[in-house]
Amino acid sequence: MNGKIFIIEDEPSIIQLVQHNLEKNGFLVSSSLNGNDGLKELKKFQPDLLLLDWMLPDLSGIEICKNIRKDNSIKNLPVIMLTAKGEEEDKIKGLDSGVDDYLTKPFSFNELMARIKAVLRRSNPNTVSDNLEFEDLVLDRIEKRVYRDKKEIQLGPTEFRLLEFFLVNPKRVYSRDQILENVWPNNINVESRTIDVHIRRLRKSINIQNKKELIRTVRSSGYSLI
Amino acid sequence: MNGKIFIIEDEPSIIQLVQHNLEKNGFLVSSSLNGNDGLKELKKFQPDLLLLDWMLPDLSGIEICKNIRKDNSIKNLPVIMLTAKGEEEDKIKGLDSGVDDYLTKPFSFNELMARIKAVLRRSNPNTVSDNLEFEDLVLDRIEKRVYRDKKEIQLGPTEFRLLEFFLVNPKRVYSRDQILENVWPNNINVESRTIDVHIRRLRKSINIQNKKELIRTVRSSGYSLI
DNA sequence: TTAGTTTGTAACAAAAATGTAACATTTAAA
DNA sequence: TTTAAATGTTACATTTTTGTTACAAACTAA
Repeated sequence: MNGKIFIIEDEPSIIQLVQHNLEKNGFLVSSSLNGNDGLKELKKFQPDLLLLDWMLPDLSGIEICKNIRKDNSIKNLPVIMLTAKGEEEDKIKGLDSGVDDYLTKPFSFNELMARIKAVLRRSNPNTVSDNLEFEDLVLDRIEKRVYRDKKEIQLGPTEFRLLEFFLVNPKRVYSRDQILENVWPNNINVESRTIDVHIRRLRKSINIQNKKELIRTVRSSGYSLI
Repeated sequence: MNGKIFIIEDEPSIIQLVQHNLEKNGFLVSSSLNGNDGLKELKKFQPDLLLLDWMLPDLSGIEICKNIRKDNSIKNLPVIMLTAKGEEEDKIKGLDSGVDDYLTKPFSFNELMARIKAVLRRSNPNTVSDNLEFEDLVLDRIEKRVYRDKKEIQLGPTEFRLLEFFLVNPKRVYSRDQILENVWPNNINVESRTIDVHIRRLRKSINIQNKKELIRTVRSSGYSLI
């Protein structure tokens, strides 16, 4: 997944949360805390999608939207509007401001992600790919397949999830705790050594002759792709 | 599915959305943002069907329609009219402008597709094929028949729906939950193991000697065609 | 260097997922 | 009604996956 997303939202905690998660998913993210700055930075950033809060300190979401539709350089920018409960949702949705989708706060990140994908898929199909790639490694989330050097590799379920996790931020080093949290089902307790064993299994699976090792061990810290 | 569809609609986001999805479904699509241009390009493009917005900046949908009916070269072109909510739907539909069908915005793409198929089926039966195909497997939705390697195969109702579901996105892996949601009638509760059994029955039915297995098991994830 | 820590590896047993057949119940057809 | 077809469920066999352990190897710091 790749693509640029801009956020205009006056609540810093929401920005932080969303931005962090989007980046984890491979998006490039920038943001503004108010409408006027947002409109300016928007044009510089040239995003593929805009997350827009309905209530802002200066301009309303609708006004920003209208501004965007008038501006030829960003006329077709897809917009997902964030509205707080109680903001008379029906009224808002009724207004034809050219918004592509709406999301009512509070929302889960998964919801948001689903909407983003849907919107991007129709506006800019190339932006959304459910393939994760790194060097000659390709992981297809839809078909649940993994290829190295174009040749398919068979992975067990945990190996698959493990690799998927690493591929989101390939070069980042993850501690065993982080890996556990993200790759294993919640609340399940396994020894930290278990990870080592699965790393070993994954290594065995994705290694092919004459090709360099893809998983790096960072002593006393964890593992990463490399 | 094949055939040419022309769109006259002044909202670029709708055009983009509809066009992309129609193309994904095998149609050839062209469009105009206003009525006058639309009428000209229409004649060049020679579509099998026209999607026509009711409210346009210059001509109204009705006027365009009248123009078309007067023009011998495109006299019988089927038209689906798109109307926004609040445009006094009843009044519009009452007018005998020779429109074949109406659709009120906002509409889902599935709705639109269903209407398009219906209209095309009666105007130009050869344009619409409701066959799903994958490798040597053919599923005919109209006649409810399935063929493998040109020879007909008998499937039970659930087997048929199951196969139909897989054939829409053949290589995609679906979880048991997803299969349940899409293949079984809503709100019906069946054990997840039930799916396995039906998969097994489907496999038995569609397998023929010396041919590779068509259903892939992805352990701990689900099933897909392959 | 040496001792202590960390990691790689293989083996094994336990647990989980899946394939298969059989059976009872429901539904549809004749 | 009678008969056949379709369906959901269960039980059991088989395969795959998983966690853990034990030991070897590699690394680090003094």
